[in-house]
Amino acid sequence: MGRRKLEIKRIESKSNRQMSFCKRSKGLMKKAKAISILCDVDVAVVIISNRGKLHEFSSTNSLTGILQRYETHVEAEIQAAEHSKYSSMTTGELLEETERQLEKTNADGLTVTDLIHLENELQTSLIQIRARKTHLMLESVKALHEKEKLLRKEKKHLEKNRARMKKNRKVNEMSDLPPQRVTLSFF
Amino acid sequence: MGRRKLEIKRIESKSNRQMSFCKRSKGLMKKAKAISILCDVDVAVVIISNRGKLHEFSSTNSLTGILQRYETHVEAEIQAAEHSKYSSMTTGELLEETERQLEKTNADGLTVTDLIHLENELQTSLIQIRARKTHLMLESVKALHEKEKLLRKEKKHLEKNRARMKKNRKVNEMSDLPPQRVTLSFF
DNA sequence: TGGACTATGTATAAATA
DNA sequence: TTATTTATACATAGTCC
Repeated sequence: MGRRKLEIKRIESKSNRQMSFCKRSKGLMKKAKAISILCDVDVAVVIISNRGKLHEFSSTNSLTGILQRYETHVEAEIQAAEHSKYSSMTTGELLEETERQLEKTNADGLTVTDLIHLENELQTSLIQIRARKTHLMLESVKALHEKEKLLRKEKKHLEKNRARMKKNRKVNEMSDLPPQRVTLSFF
Repeated sequence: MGRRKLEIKRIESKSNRQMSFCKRSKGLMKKAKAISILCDVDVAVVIISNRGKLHEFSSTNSLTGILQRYETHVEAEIQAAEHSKYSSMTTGELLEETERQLEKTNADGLTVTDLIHLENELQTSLIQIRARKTHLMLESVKALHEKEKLLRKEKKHLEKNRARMKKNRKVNEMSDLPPQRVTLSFF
């Protein structure tokens, strides 16, 4: 959308392509943000430039949340597809076949059942880890607050001490001076 | 971009919000496609509407490719940031280590940093596991499709055979009839 | 519900600094 | 390189059907 109409095909000039990417990726992220706010939806955008650099936008804190929901959707679709496409089989045939498929080991030696189990375990661990992390971070913050208080107190004391020492030094300097100098200094 | 300037905040009117979502999501996908072609980059967009419906665009055949590369990036960043004993572990070892770590609740050895790292590793494993699971389930579906085709063929054959047998039975019945009945039947 | 219209706001290609 | 400017193309909010 500039001085002239642009055909949608790879921009051959490297510098133009780079500039276009810079502008358009910003624009895309802005629009993604706008739709997420205006329409109250979750949006994730991932761009991987040809130099391998990653650019991302996510309406929530982390992409992973949205991506997990994407995975869930895919799984649901698969199940829906299974349901509709194989309605011609009898229930018995379908069950047998599904079980056979599920138990058939793959290259990793892990069945879908194994994977689901593993997934659950990982999920549980993740939740525990996150709870523990949050707890520790809260404690850290508390501890830091305490530390801060102590430091403030110390600082106050030090300032008081310094003020006192300064005063004392002045007095000492005066008393350390030779009498004649002291006398002179009075004139 | 319309008759008037629009403030970027949730559109309260439901119908307006819905219409805006429809237009803007189309626009977003179009722009995503444009940048992917013009600038020769991989782009993935996932939108989950508040009613839970999924909309997506991906410059490659499947989102998973881009998302895996996203995960790879995240992992690479983590590994670049801090070298850890965890990153070289398999999922199983990771789980074991996590459980071991969680058991010694009082130990001071487990810092927040450790926990964040563990969390990231678990997250990565979880995503890998889910991708693998999805992949396997897709394969199952494919296999079931093949099976369905075969079953349909068999069914067809069986129906043909049954039709032929029926016909043969009729012919036999006819030939069993007395000659005068047969003759009459022609008028 | 789903286009089609159109006035207006936005995005951006190219030029410039 | 990155920022600013300008001229245009593009997107879309409100509207009608």
